[in-house]
Amino acid sequence: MDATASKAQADSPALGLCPNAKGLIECVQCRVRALSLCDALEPHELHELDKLSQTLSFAARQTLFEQDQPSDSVYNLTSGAVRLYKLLPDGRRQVVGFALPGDFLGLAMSERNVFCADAITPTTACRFSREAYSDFLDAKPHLLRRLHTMASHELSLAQDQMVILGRRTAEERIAAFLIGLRNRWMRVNGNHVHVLLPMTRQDIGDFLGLTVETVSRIMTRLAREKCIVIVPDGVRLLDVARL
Amino acid sequence: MDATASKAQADSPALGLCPNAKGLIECVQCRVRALSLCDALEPHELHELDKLSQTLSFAARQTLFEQDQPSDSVYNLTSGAVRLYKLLPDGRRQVVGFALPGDFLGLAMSERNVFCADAITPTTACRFSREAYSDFLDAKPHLLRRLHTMASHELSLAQDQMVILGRRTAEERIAAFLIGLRNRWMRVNGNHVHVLLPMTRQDIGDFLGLTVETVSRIMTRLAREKCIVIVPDGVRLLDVARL
DNA sequence: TCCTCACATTGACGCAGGTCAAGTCGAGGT
DNA sequence: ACCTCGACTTGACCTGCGTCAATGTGAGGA
Repeated sequence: MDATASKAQADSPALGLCPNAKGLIECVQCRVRALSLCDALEPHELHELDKLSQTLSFAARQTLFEQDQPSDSVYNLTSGAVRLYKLLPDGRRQVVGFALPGDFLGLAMSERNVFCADAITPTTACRFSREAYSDFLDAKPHLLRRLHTMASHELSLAQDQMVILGRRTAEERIAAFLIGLRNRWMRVNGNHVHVLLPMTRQDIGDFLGLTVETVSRIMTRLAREKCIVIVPDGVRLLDVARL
Repeated sequence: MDATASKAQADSPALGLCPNAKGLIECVQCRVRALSLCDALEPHELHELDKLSQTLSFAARQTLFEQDQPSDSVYNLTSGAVRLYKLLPDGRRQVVGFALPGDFLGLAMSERNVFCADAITPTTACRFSREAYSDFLDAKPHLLRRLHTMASHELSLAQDQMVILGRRTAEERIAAFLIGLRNRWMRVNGNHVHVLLPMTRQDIGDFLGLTVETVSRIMTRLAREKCIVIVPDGVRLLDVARL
């Protein structure tokens, strides 16, 4: 984790919900709780969790953690967006996912990080010591159960992504990506037309196994065919059925 | 699950370990236990598990379960090999993995199956009612912890597969596949040169996002370049470093 | 023994998407 | 206002892999 990460203040991030800065708001009032792991907890358990957590802010491009490094923390995103990726020795990159508010980073509770994570936009997150969180899990089997459910859901998403990468054309990949992202944003901000794209075209390409040029060309084509409209920092979906 | 699955007898499957037929061998003596989820249990817990389990045999090509159908069972493979795949509406297929002895099918403990599973070779498996297994998990948090660890490991493998599908050439995919499979067989049968390939070229292609023809061509090329030797039902690895 | 059928291999050809190159656009900095 | 730099777009060309088609091979069945 980057040492320059600072305590969250009342700043307003460009994306996602307002920060749930500790000291300002407690877990009980957390705006992303309903979307997150913590939803498995009772009010009195949330108070225990409060004591373990620390709210951090990350600037755009700041690193949360790096691949292969020992993992001392787990995070719950409260606002912003984070990209998760693996690097190959030769510099090629595969983005394995994007984390949005409510997402939990550290599902595996493993000793070392299996991917890199860095903020795409200004981001706030609840940080927990991995050790403390692990002990908390041991004391709350229903939380572990929920963690496992979330990990299984991630596994299922990863398998869907395998289908996309292995068996779909460039246009199908972009379409599936936009709709998938729309559905995720919908849970966060309720908007089902305007899809925010905080990540670069390069990030999208590295997620979908395409080049920047192909991503750009296909998006232009979808816009020409009136399936989408490209707007600043995102797209507006016109014809979801055709996608 | 296919209703014609029969109780395991002392038949000898072509691949993997001997069947751990219930009535003949108990969990305590199970030959794949060290590789499997059950390794998290104490002897007295294994006896409880014995009562919940039922050993089944499947013929080659027989279905264990189908995508989107309600999931009433979970399985622990004791011998053989199983392919796991998703079907697209238009008939395209993506193999999401191959299960070998010791592998657990049903990590997600979810209501419905998210993929199809059918036996590649004659296969034996311990079957548990999903409901009974779920209750057993609730009573054994350390087993749930282990289940979660295994699911996280699967997630990590799925992300590695995303890297392979998104960012590697056909030759790199085949090489990665052969080495990955060798490492898995090694845990089962200790052999680190002869890699069994019970699945068809089509299955391999559908796993790696390639066509049968490409798989065949690349394998022939690797053989011509003396990296591998193609033998009946598998390959022999000659030059692991170059792969 | 021969037939059948599924799986595997090999070759010829085409195209989706990668590569390379040349802009355009907009946010920040001076 | 101007410069810089990174993100994005667009065009021209190329290639790795898919497609289509022919043939080889071996296990099982009559």
